[in-house]
Amino acid sequence: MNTKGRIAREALTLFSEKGYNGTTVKNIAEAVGIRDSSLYKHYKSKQDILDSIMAEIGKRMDEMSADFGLPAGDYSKETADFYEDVTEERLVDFSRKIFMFYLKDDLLSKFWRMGASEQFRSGQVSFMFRKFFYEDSIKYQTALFAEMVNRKIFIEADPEMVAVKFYAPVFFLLSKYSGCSRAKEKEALAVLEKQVREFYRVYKA
Amino acid sequence: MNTKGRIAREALTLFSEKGYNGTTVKNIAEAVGIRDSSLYKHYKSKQDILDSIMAEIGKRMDEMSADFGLPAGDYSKETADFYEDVTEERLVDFSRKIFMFYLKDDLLSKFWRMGASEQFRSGQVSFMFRKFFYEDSIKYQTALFAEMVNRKIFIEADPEMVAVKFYAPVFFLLSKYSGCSRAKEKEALAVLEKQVREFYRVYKA
DNA sequence: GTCTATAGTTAGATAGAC
DNA sequence: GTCTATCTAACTATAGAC
Repeated sequence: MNTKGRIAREALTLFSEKGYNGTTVKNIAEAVGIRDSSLYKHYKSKQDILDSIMAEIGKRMDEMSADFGLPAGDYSKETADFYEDVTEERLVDFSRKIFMFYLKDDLLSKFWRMGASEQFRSGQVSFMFRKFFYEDSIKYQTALFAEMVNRKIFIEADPEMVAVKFYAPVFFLLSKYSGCSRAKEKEALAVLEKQVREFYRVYKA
Repeated sequence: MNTKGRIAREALTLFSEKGYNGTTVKNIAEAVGIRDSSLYKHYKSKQDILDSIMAEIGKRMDEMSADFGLPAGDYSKETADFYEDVTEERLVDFSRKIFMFYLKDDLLSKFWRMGASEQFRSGQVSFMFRKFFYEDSIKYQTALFAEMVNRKIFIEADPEMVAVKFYAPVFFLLSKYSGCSRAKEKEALAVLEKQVREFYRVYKA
């Protein structure tokens, strides 16, 4: 990987661990293995590094929409078709896949931790974190569950209420276990599975 | 209020808005209306201010345990007795009260935002945030629901699973709406009420 | 207990040699 | 594109007058 990319990579790692304010350009340069002054040949400021990272996070989120049809992506009939013959095992599998992606994807898991740290300030990090992990996620799943109620796959229920019921435990577990060890990760997956199985039991038609 | 108390108060406000690292002793002194050097007559360092705040947060949490029998407090039979003749309206009312307390209590709501910002670093803030809002909350409610299943108030179910089902939406809404405007607050309460009513519908005996 | 003054350090950023 | 050297500003903290 080229130096510019390595700077962004190390910077995001440090931002996710110590926050933007808690990280110095010297910290970043040290992690990369160069002097802090050299860093300014690649980026014009510390803020410029963050902006560059955020642009890439935005791209990765669009990719996610394409791969999973999830969240941020416009809700499409295609996605609901995927759920057409949903079984308990399929739902558990799919939930685990999404959960582990958020938890382990190098870019998104670090964005989660940086975003959680910045969510109550202003700026692009806070804006994107809130949009993606609060609003879009609920909006997307509300549309999805509405469709599944329509198709009689799920019982009659307020779709937004159901979306919160499904998503809130995922959000809670991501908050609690983001950046955790491998051992704790198994614990998280066990809790997640119970949640999803119970969800399916309650809302399947 | 005396100057020492006012320093702690303004410091917590700033820490909750800009984080510990993002706040300078000058910021704090300015908010209080004194020079930064004067601040050192009351506290020996910036860290000392934070330590003092955390001691108070600890005290407030113990008070909470006494007032609500909630979380951190040792689970007692008394608390379950409170739930003995639980109705849907009572549960909604009690949930709203707790939720609004976390959301509006000057000390705890600011601790939430500061803690959320610090949760992925080491130190006392992170330790207390994680202990209180992840572990203790779930532990307490697990014991509570176990007791309620025992007493046949709730249907047979894994108490920890039920605890996560109940608490995760509260946690999600607190994360999303902490520090929000009055108008948004009403939105949060409406969502919370739906969640609690549905919870009661699903798990009442 | 507040002030002015200042020490000592570190932050982000630039200049210019190689 | 990396380095050394340096600038300016900001930060935490202390000394000492009032």
